[in-house]
Formats: sequence, C-alpha cells, structure tokens
Amino acid sequence: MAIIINKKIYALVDCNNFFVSCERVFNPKLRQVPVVVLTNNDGCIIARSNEAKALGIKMAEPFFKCRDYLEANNVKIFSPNFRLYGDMSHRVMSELESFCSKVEVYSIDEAFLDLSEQHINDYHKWGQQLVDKVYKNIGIPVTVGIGANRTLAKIATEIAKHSPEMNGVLDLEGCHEKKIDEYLKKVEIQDIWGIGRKYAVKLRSLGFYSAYDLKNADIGWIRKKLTVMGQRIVMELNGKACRNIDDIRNTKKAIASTRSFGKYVTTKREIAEAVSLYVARAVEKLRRQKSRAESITLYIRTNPHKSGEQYYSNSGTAQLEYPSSFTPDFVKLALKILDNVYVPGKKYKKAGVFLTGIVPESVLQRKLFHKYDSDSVKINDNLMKCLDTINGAYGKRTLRLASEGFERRWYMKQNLLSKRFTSSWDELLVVGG
DNA sequence: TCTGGGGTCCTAGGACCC
DNA sequence: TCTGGGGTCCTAGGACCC
Repeated sequence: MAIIINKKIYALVDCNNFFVSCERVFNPKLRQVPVVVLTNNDGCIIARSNEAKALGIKMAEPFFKCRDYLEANNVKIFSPNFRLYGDMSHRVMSELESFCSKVEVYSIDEAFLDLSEQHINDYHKWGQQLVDKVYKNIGIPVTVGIGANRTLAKIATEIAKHSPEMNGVLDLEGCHEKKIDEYLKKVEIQDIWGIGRKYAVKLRSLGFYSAYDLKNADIGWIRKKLTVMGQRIVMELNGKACRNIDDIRNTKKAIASTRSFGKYVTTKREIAEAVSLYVARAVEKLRRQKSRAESITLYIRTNPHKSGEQYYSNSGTAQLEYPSSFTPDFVKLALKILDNVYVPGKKYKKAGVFLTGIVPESVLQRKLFHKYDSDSVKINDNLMKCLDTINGAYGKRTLRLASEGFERRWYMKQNLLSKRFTSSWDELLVVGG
C-alpha cells in the first residue's frame, strides 16, 4: 500500500523596494530615477530604488552622513508615509488571496503562500501570472520564490531578485537537487533567513560561508551553537518543512510604542507629554485587537551615538491590579515610572512604552483579594469606545488626553513627507491639475 | 545639528515549592 | 562541617526578523 505524504510547498511574495514603489505609484516622475525613503525622524535610509542602490547608497545609512551625496546625485528623498504604505500593503495582500487560500502576511511587504493544497500544474507560470497581475492592478512590482519550505522560498526570492533574467520568479521545487545545491552555494551565510550578523560572524569563523555549507552541518552541533532556531534552519535547507509562522499574529503578545524626539528634550514635563502620547497609542492598539494588558514598561534614553557624553538609559515596569484597556490607567503608571527613571540635567533623545501581560478582552480575570469594580470597568470601556469612534471618524488625536501636551516641540521630524494619497480626502491625487 | 520602530522566539538562571 | 533532587514559573537578555 502506498502511503501518500502531502508534500509541502510554499511561495514567498516579496514587494520590490516596497516603500519606494508605493511612492512611485502616485508619482510617475519617480520612475527610473534614484529614490530613497527615510526612517521616522528622517534618521536613516530604509528603502532604496534600484537606481539608488546602483549609486552605492547603503541600507540603514544615516541621512545626515549621505545628504550631500544624495543631493549631488539628484536622488529624490522622502520621509516615511506609513499610512500610505500600510494601505498599499493591504491592497497587495488582498490581491494575493485570489491566488491562494492560505496567505500568511509576514510583514508589511512580504507574504508566504502555502501552496501545499492548491492545484497548480506549472508553478513557474503561476508565479509569473501573479507578478503580472499584482503589477497591473496595484502598480507594485513583486518577486516570487517557490520552495519546499519557507526558508527555501525565501532563498528563491533572494536569488530571483538578483537575477533579472528570471523576471521575478524562481521555482526551486522545479529544480533537480544538484541545481538547488548550486544555488545554495551562491547564497552567503548572512543572507539566510534567521542568520543575523552575530551568527554569521560565528559561523564564518567556524568555516561556514554559504547556505550549502550550513545545509551539510552537523545538526546536534548546530543546535548547541545556535539553539533550536539554527537546527530548524539546517533542517529546512535539507528540504524538510519545520519553521512556522505564528498563525495568530493579529493578537500580539506585546505592544510597543517608541519614538525618538525631533530634538533633545531635557524637562520632565516634555517627556511626560511624549510618554502620554505613546501610552495612548499603545493602548489604542491594544483595544483594536480586543485585548487588555496588565503591565507596562517605560524606558527613556539619551543619544547612544553621541561620543563624549555619558550614555544614560533606564527603564521600569509597573503592574495594574487587573488587566485593563483604559488609557488613563496606564498613563498614571507610566508617569509614576518616569518619576523613578528621570534624572535631571540629561539630554534625552528617545522614550518608549511596552504593554505586556496581554489577555483577551473577554477574560477579565478577577484576582482574589483585589478590588474589582465591574461597573467602573464598563463605564471606562464605553468612554474608550467613544474616544476611538471619534478619532476613527475625525482623525487620530482629535480627542486626546491633556497630558499629551499641545505644543509638542519634541515631535519627530518629517520634513520630506509625501501626501496621504489614499487615506486623506484633502490629499487625493489630482490629475492634470 | 542630524543614527527608526515594532515585533518574535529561545535560553539561562533565580525564586519558590514539596 | 555537613548542606538533595526535581519540578514550575517568571524574567532578563540575547538573538533574530522586516
């Protein structure tokens, strides 16, 4: 009797130079010219068009260091427009659903498609159709890599991106094993998904330079050096499927809101304003995923890049008596922590809050010996619902806590922002205007 | 003058229990 | 001076991802 084992097969769809591509959709003048997008606060470069890459502009390069060079080469520069990118991402992901019933959104610009149960005769052709359709309907160029697991699909995408003759598609499953090995030999160790800078240094010092080298490593030994994560990578390079993406990614286990300040901040009052805003944002995310949280961590720090000044960073965590999603509960705690970690006389550059101990909204666990007043929780829930509704309809921060401040001189820099073409009536694209 | 933000998973080690 | 063994839970810290 034959035992049929369902063979796994995955595709990774990766948007090319995603943030740049989003800007280009609404501004055709940006095509064929070098374009970069910066991080918040116009700090570093996070996205580069191919033309910008060809100029030797590096990923994560601080903007102030290369500004002159960019301007001299007439590179178009943008502050990040995350509303626009989020919206475009959503459109791409919806389009992918017409190609596969199991789409795992992995990041703003990537999704894995589990093709194991799809009936596809020719994967390569299927991939090409996908690339064409997404570009035609949304205007975003994508690359598709296909393999026996997510690691190999990722590798296929990387190879396809650097091989123009592949036209954006590589199907490793359609290759003989020898051919796959040939590809793996060309993939450098630090380009494998899950091998970062530290591990790459370690592995190279031990004689592993390519994905092919790692594929043939002793698995027990790798486990000791790189934990089970490393073990799984080696198994996947050998064709087994064992790395999973958390299916329930939309309910997060931790929620953060952190930002650098647009300028140095010294007073506790200004930091308190920023912290109030970050808390408000984090708790809003918490409510959006229908959860409550029990503890909050706050950290503040000075500029770690500034030599000659003592770097200062400190954090504190505080617990509520029961899980909450009521913003003022967390603001109160955060400001109390701030009293403990704030040291006068320092130039602060960044602050952040993390919410942890997250539980579903419905599970309001009553802790013994603690006062839990269900009536006031109901009132607070309604108050927050009202606030979220108004902010949803009239724009974020229409209603906010007075503690967030009004001047906000610490707010991040965004000097080169493009318009919110897709999310603001005032900023729709004007044709022929 | 100017260096992002938001996540995940894993392990070691301490606290605590019987 | 001697000073068990085994389990669980929690947290901090380190690695990684985009």
